[in-house]
Amino acid sequence: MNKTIKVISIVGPTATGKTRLSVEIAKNLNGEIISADSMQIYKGMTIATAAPTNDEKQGIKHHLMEFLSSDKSFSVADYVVLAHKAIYDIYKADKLPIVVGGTGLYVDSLLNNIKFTDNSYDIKVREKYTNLLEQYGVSYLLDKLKEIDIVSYNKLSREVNAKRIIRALEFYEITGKTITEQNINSKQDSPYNVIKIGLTCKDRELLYNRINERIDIMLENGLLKEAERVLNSDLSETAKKAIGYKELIPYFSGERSLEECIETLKMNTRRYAKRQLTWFRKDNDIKWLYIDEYENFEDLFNKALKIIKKDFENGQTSF
RNA sequence: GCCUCUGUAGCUCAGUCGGUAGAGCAGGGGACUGAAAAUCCCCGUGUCGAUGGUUCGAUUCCGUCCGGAGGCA
Repeated sequence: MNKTIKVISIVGPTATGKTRLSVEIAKNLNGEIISADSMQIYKGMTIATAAPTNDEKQGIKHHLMEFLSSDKSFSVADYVVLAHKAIYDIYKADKLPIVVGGTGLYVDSLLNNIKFTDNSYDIKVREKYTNLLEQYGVSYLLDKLKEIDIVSYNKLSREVNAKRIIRALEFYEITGKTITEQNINSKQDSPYNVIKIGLTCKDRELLYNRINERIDIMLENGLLKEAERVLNSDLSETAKKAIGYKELIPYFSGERSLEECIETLKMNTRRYAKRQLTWFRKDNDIKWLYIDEYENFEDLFNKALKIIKKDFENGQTSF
């Protein structure tokens, strides 16, 4: 397949300025943004998920952001369908698609054009195995997995991850194929010619300081009020996982002080950033920009622009 | 001023009847294909406060000093 559609992707851990950079690039190169963030998809979770305000968007169109009710579950497979369509629409309109976000699984599944199997998910089956896990323990599930998929078994028996074991069994029960087969069959050519830019800090401590400060700002902007509202609403299993609300539950119930809850909120966010880094680090196509190596945003932006233009010229057409 | 307790990993603390030490938390690295802001795996060398003494050997025993907490005046 020809890699005909040019795409820019901007990734990296939280609080590194992906939003700002992507908006400036969109303005400069006639682009639109496709969010790749598993929590910013939800409506009404603006502060905790640091979704850009209208001011920050500067009139640039953002796709797949704050469009879903938070009582609805969502998954990569859902994401990929919508995101492919968004990219195509932008491309058709003669604009530049810019994929921006920190959910590594979403970004990679989209850009690598991973093919998910239709109807391979069933909450009932998942519940069945979850119950079996509770009743008989992991080793029971592992034994079952061993019978059907030795490759997956070998991997999952080394680092026991109940959630993955359940998924492997669930996938097999529903589709009649193993998750190992799925992993192989899912790989297909991608229609995208993508330039990947990663944003991070050379100095880990600086990144953590930025995260801490950002949460203080969220609090000033009314995080507590938002949290109270969100926590009192009907939340889907996926929306429930957002960092920013669940950490405050002990405060609202009076079990812990606000200060303690804020500390764990900050800690969970730092750990999240660390996990994001380990995800993105393995991708050698990413061109990293270290925000603490630039005097100001202007320099960083120009550097990013330079990388993009150079790469697109190498790939023939330029802007 | 005197008395008692205390000083061990970034933090809270075990421990060594004298042979240079280990837990929890924090932190670091990694995995990741329909929950991914999720889920999971791996990783513990640090002048044992400082300095003298006893000893083949001291973080451990003794002296002195410094820091912290409490008590009596």
